[in-house]
Amino acid sequence: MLDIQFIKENKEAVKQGMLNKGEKSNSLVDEVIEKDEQWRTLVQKVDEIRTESNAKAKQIGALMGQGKKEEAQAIIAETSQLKEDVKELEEELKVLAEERENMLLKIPNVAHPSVPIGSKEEDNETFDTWGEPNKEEWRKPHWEITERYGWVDFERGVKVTGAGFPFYVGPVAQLQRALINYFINEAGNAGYTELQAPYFVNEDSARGTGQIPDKEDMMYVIPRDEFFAIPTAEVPVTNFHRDEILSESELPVKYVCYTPCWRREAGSYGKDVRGLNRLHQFDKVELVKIVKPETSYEELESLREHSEKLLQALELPYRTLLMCTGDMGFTQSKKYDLEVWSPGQQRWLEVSSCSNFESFQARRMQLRYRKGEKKIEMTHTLNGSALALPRVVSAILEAYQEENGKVRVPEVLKGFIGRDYL
RNA sequence: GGAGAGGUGGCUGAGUGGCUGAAAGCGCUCCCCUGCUAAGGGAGUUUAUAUGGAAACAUGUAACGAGGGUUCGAAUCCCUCCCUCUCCGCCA
Repeated sequence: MLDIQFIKENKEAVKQGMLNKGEKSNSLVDEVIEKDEQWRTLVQKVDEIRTESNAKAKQIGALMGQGKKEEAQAIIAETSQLKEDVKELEEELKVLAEERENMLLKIPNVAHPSVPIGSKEEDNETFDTWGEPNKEEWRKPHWEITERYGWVDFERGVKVTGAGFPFYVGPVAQLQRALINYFINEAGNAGYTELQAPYFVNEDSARGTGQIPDKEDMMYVIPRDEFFAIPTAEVPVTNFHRDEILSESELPVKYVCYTPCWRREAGSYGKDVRGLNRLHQFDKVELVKIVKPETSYEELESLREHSEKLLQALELPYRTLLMCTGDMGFTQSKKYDLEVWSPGQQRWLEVSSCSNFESFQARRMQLRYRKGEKKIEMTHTLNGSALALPRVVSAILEAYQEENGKVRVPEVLKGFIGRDYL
């Protein structure tokens, strides 16, 4: 969430920012400012009454100590009205504070000035392209390849769990594991600390990274134990330091974490969900950074470059999009998407999303650092996929297939797989 | 899952109704002393929030696992929940 102070000082920018992000109305900005004023007024009032009743309580204590019971009784009588007032006002205050908080949670992050303003996919800017998209017509989509060899078992996945929960069999399982290892190793070489995280999180964590209240329908819920299945490692890893004050010297904090990810993807259908394109469970290696505010945009660039280098090493053509305001989501201030070329489908597939959240997540989760001796400041948080597995697998299967049907192993993975063909 | 014990500041650990936002020790920071990598002395050392202030800071309020209750007044009493530890059971 945004800082109320920031909202007040940049009212028009925040309002415009909401419209840019595709919100239908921005009246919330005025409403929250008004609510905040009401809240402040009431805080003062309540504090005054509390001050008074604290003073009386102290007097009573003193008198009791001296054995002056009657005088004490007199003051106790005076406090009954105060007591009622406090109770009533505290109730009001609680409601106001909650309303104010809920409003704040519903105001999206404001995009960075470098972000193109727009509402549709077409408004995204192509930031960079690498490699030549292969247009050879004989290339088959990955689902034909995997079906021919029985490398991905969708049917049994349906039997065992449901649509979108496939089994990976033999060589593709092996390929996926190799990629995970490769990605983690590369991140390790780049100074990221490896983390293994819980796959379920509680409500506070989901709120911390912004899945709640904006996107709760994307997550699977385990109601009996009040857990959410993580939609990305971003959630547990960023929350790792929730409610902490880090020291300036430990920043930037950089983590790499491999996890499965679960997404309900309600309402998705059609060609998008064919094969491995869109699943309810998929694997991903995620990078998370916690940094000082003044460095967060440099850190975003290095994050993006790291992910791009992985695709380059795999020799997979890709393009990098700078997402427009309307296509980037509620919590981000700037986001790049990496899309790999899928030669069997003749289309781009998103395999990474690198975002800077500035202090938006940090404020929600009270993730701060001590600047210098005394000052406490919100950190900035970032994350990026490096990379999402199934679509990389698709791209590899399609790009490395030969006309005879065999699939080569990418050079950088040979050490993990131990042979030249899958 | 059963039985019991417990959750206090960066750590250890006092504190069973008012003088405790919290003793003491350790750690840490700054200063002083000391001619040497020892020792000693002094000061400081939770956070959130409101108000005032350019700021340093000052004042108020809140917080001793979380939430509720009793009371003029709660870290201290009561209730619910969460978590940790010990023993038993179960188990990869």
